[in-house]
Amino acid sequence: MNIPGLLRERFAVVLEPMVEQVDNLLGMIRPTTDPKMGDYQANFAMPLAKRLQRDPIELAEEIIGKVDLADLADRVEVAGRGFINVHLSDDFLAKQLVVISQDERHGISKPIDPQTILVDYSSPNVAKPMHVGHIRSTVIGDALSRIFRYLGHQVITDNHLGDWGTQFGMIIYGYKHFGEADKVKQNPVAELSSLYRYVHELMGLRAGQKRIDQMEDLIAKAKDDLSTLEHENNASNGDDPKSQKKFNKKLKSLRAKRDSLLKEQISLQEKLEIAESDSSLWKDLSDHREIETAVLEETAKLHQGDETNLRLWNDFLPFCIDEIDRVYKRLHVEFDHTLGESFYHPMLSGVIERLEKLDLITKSDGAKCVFLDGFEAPMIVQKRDGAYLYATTDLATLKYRLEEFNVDEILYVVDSRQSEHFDKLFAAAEKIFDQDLRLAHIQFGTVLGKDGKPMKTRSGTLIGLEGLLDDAVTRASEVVCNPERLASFDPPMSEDEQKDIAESVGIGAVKFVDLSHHRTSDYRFDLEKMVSLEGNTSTYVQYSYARTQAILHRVGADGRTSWDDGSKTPPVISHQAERELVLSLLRFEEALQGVRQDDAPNHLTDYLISTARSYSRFNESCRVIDAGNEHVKNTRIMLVRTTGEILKTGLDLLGIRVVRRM
RNA sequence: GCCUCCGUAGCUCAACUGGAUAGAGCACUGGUCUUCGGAACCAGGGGUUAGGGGUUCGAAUCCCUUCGGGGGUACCA
Repeated sequence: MNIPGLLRERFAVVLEPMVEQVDNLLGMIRPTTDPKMGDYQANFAMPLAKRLQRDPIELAEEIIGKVDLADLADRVEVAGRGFINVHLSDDFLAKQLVVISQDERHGISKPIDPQTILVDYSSPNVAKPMHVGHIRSTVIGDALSRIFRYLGHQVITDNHLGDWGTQFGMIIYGYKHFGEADKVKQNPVAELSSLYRYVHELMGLRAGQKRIDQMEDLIAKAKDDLSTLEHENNASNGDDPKSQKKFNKKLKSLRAKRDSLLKEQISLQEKLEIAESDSSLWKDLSDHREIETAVLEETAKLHQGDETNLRLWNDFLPFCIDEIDRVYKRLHVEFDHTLGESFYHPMLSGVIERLEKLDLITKSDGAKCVFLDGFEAPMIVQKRDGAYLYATTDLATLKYRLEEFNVDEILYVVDSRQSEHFDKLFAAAEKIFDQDLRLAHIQFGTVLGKDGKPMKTRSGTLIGLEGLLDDAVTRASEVVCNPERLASFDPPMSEDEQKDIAESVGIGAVKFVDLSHHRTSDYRFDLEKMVSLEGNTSTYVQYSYARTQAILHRVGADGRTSWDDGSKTPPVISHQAERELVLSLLRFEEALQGVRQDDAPNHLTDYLISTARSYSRFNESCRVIDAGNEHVKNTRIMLVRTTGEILKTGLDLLGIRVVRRM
């Protein structure tokens, strides 16, 4: 049910004879900001009046005189400076309720022009443990894919795995020097990831050793710069306020730099001291002084097709994939394709050839570059040493997707820090491929800790995703399975049921929090608050759903009423809370269209919260089973059933499960 | 230095892309009900949308500027 669409059609009939290009004007039909003013408002009379040099109020009056809304609205009026307010009739709402309650798709219309949309999301580096940073891409990409598919588009999901990078060089190096074949065979996933972590640690310590040698010089220089600046200022005393300000700013930044260097020095010293106290670690560190270059060499050998490394890669990869699949399973995320970087490796030289043929390559400092208008730095496609880069793989991937999937749109759900990379990629694509398609970087902000800084553990590593999910489920379980609540359940909840509910609530909470923030903004991840299970949370929505099911259960069957069997007495709206709820249910499509328009799932989370709230109010003031009047009772059963279905569908589109009771 | 994003209630966040009196949730204050499963509902206080200027019927939103913060910036992904 698309009410604004319907209103647009009706108003178009009136506007089209008056002016050209009415699309913009019709776009100004939207829900009212305040329900007192009606249900929908049309704001086009004001700009139109300007264009026609007329009085806006008069013009609005003329328009409502002509528009035919008799079957939809019982009140259409002009207010303020020329706003047109539409108040839908209860009769119309009641009829539409029947329509959406009987339709499997809840009255969602099919797109006029269905698109083939490829969504590229999640894309973790395998072999590294997944951390909080991965959650946004995975959850947002999954939700967008589900929603677009539900709207009637053809959606292809692709997980562009990082399965060919330095991290494999690290694992291979680790295996060759510290690995034990038996152990790896017995428990590959744990063993490989611990090898990865160990090499990672050694590399970090080694880098720290190198860094600390330079520290003294760096600090001396920072102090030097600072005193030079101070000296300069003394010499040019009595300058104008503007340059004084500039000076202060510079001073501040130099001081900050000095302080951060001092801090870094201390923390490095601490780290190294701790490492030194671990004798076997310290020995490995001194035995592997060239670990960084050695790891790069192992990676390079893999890429060149070295037999041993390739065999190890082939052996290890499935285990790494098992590892991430476990997380996906828990998050209920699936992909149509998982074409990682390794898949495109054979095509990379072809990309360079093509670029050379098109005369787009310039050699600079020994690297092959594509210079693009409007960018200071070029897009480097082949390093001085001959190795290919991220950009090269992305171009190969793009080419493959164009040829193989014949797409209309490609959405890259990736961190906003990479926006420059995508700007360049898209600019280059325009030069290389002459195909009319939409390439979009669906960027998102960072997940921050409670303190507003990126989430890290005390040791400085990013917080692991699985541990985080475990925490959420544990906290959810503490609330869901608190004995006082459990006592009121009849029949009682089995342990399996309790577990199932805790899992749904805990995982749902993490996902919903992520999706309910506008994707472009950073947000603070506050586990305490999230699992407090209050406020604008998935729990509230899940709980509302459970309440609908409890009532339907008591009514018997699944709440089907005589309307569904062909008797055509329309439902009756007898209470304000019913009216609000019906209107909310009819707006499901608006919410989904909002997601589509902005590629932003928070439109749907907002909708679900507000619908659940309407339902709570309804639940508070409208009895169902003992409504008294059969007609009212039947209407309410229909409302409860449809609400349940829409809440469930909505959560499902966000990848969140519901349970029948909780 | 250059580019870019952001600054909204005490806190966490919205605001349908320029619409009417800027909304929710926490927290706070008060209230409802012998609960169709109360994890509920209702009411209230709380705002110079960082500051200033501009554009127009109309600005949190667009432009300029100041302040404050994040991110990016040639061989990582």
